[in-house]
Amino acid sequence: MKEKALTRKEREKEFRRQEILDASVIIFAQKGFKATTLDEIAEKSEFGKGTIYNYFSSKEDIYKEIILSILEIHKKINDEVDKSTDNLYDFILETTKRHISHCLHNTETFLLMIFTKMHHEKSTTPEISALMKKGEEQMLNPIIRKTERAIKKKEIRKINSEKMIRLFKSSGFAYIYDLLISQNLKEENIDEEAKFITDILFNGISMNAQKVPKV
Amino acid sequence: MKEKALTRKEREKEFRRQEILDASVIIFAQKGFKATTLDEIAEKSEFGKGTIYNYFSSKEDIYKEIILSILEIHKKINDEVDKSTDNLYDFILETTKRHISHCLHNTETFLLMIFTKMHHEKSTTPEISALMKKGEEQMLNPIIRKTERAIKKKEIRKINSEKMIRLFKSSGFAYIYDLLISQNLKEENIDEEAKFITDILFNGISMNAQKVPKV
Amino acid sequence: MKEKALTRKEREKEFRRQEILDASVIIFAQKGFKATTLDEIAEKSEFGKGTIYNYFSSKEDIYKEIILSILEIHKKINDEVDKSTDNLYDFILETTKRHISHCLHNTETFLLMIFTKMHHEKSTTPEISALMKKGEEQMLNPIIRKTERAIKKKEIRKINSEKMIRLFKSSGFAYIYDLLISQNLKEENIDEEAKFITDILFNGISMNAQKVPKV
Amino acid sequence: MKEKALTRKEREKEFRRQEILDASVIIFAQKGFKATTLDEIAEKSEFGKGTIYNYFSSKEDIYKEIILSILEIHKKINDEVDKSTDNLYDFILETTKRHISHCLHNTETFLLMIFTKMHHEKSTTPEISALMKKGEEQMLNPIIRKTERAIKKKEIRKINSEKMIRLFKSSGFAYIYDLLISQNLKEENIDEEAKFITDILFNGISMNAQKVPKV
DNA sequence: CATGAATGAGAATTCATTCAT
DNA sequence: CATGAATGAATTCTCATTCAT
Repeated sequence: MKEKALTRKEREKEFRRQEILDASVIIFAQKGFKATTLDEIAEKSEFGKGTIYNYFSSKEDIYKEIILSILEIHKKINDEVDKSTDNLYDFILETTKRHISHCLHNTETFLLMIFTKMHHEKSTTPEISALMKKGEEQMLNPIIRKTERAIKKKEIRKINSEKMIRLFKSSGFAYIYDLLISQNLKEENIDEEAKFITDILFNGISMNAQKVPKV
Repeated sequence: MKEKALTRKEREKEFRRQEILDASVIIFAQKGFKATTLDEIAEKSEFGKGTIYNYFSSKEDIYKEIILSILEIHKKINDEVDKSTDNLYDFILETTKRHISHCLHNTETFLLMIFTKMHHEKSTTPEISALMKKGEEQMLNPIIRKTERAIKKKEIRKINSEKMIRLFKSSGFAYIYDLLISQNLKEENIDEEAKFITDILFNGISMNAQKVPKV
Repeated sequence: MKEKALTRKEREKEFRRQEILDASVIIFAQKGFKATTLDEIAEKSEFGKGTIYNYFSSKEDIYKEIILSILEIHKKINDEVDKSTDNLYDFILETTKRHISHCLHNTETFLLMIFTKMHHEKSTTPEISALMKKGEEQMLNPIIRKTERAIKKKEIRKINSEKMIRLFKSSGFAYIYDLLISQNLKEENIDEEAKFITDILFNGISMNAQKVPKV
Repeated sequence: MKEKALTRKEREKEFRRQEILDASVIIFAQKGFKATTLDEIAEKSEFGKGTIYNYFSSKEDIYKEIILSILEIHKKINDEVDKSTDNLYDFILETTKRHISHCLHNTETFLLMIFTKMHHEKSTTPEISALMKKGEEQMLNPIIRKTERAIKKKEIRKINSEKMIRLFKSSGFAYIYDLLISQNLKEENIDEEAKFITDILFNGISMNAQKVPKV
């Protein structure tokens, strides 16, 4: 978007903006919107309280910006995976890997997204809720398409695709969340965890399910 | 616990306590701990603001009580299902049914639990966090036992049982949450939804998974 | 308006509201809207800062209420004098007397009105400006009518009545203001001052103007 | 005062100072001292906020300077008219004309003076109040002298001269203020308005007052 | 017990002033 | 000199908790 060359000043300003956002996302993720104070943001970002207001017009403004950037990232991941895979298994495996990886390196961002996704923070604004809803829809579209095609191609059982997506989406995020929280997630396990989730989703846990994984 | 006969006064007091809790859980679920005000609780419970303090010592106290009662209920459900089922499939199907049913009738309670479970409300207290953690462990123990036995009995594949439980727990709750939020859950669909989750968990979505559902 | 019997509580509440207003008008008159702080209002009214907000929703709300009550009083004075006098001289003399008297006993209220009238406090709200404008129009109507009738009846010279009213209104208020500020106004001089203003307005200061004062 | 030859640099500096003052007076007149922000002054004067402080030591300093210059102008007008007229009627007519003219071309300056004159802005400083008081006295002295002489010469009735001056001063300013605010004042009406005020002051509005206007 | 008025600690936000560039 | 980013003191407003009735 802002592809034009930025002046040094603009770059520095942008950099400081980002520092504030980085500090904020951590606190928002830990405490939620309401319980996060500007004093904390100021302290963590190592700026004076007033300085924050030179970059953002309100606490809510900071929050909104963060949500938007998270949605953008998730959309980007989804789009990339969408293009680079064709069957559903690969798509889900790859999506899961990419998300786990991203979440591992941006734990706070992920947590914040989960909380906001859960519509919990009704204390914020209808505006933010709307942003979330729209962002989510955009993210789901490719999965829905892929799933329906997979059913047609008999890659997967004839299953209520809406339900299946809900399950995938929910369980994926929830599982990652649980992993993150339990602090058991490490770089070298990403592939393994992604395969596990995908395997169970495709093949189930029951004994008879021991067929060759479809790669 | 409080098995002794209560006097009329005590019963009335207990009843009014419960009215306050019932009102509070709804608002806490909608807004979170921090954003919920005592004025709102007072209004919804139709008591004076001061009166609340005759029953609870603080806002946090109310919250704590709610969390405790939720944990108790969940433990009770788990225990009952634990006793009444023997194989893992039935246990999980039944647990899921019972939880969906309970959640459908106590949406707010469920939502509140999800949020608190997610350790989100760090704004509350370490004490509440600790309560949650302990409660969760108690709930998981029977599932762990059942799972390990099921592996031994070759009911299910040899699978990392810790991972499997994490997946089951996460995806179950997340899926129910999603159902509730999308307002698509109805009394008559409880069985169907529970079977769907259990089926996918056991048999996966892939084509070859079309073996006889184990009911 | 609120003619119904008030309960003791309501009366007390109303009384405390008034105490806050009384304290506020003094400070607003001294410092203007913007420079008046809620801490000052709280201190002067001898309430806690938070208490003020149990009676008014904002600083502006207090200000608005004050302006409204001032307008009401002025309208009342005007209406009464309008009914009790018939020729223009008496009307103006009586109006002036009543206003001087009222201002002497409510100096702050008067000062505040002058300042707000002067549209100075653009820092407040368009709403307040609108209130002022409407209030002023209502007050001027009887004077305009009386003046035009006086011209017809040849009580006064054929003079641009709009101009004359502007002069009367302006000079009256400005003169009273000056009197108040210079601290030279006393109860026993009210009649004298009112006669002075009215005399000059009717008869001028020039030598030939020594006709019989119309009393 | 600063009669010495100024270097180019000094002249430029003086010029920029004046630009800041010109911008400030408009905003001060619209909003009052307290509600005017340095950001606004900086924007309107098209200087950086920091630059302002190279010319003035504080917001109050700017305000003070403006008040002083206003007083100076008024004194100058008064002195000139004092020298060029001898009877009271001419003096007052001419003073009024000159002031109306000046106010028409410097509306903001005039409004600001009125407000400050009214001692309203107690939020500023005792110092400014003192300046105002002293300035006002200087302006009134010639009027007082002229009036007392006029009484001796039987140009005007034997009237309390202090009162008469208060009335003239108050009503004059208030009337002009009202004219300005109502946006009804135009260049070509200056003479007419000045005559109207002076006529009423000298001859009153009553019927018997129809003697030849003394021009 | 029930009540709600009173309270002040704490939160968001504003803005005059400073100062490094 | 010019600039505007940084700052924190000051201000408005909120809300859990207390307490007199």
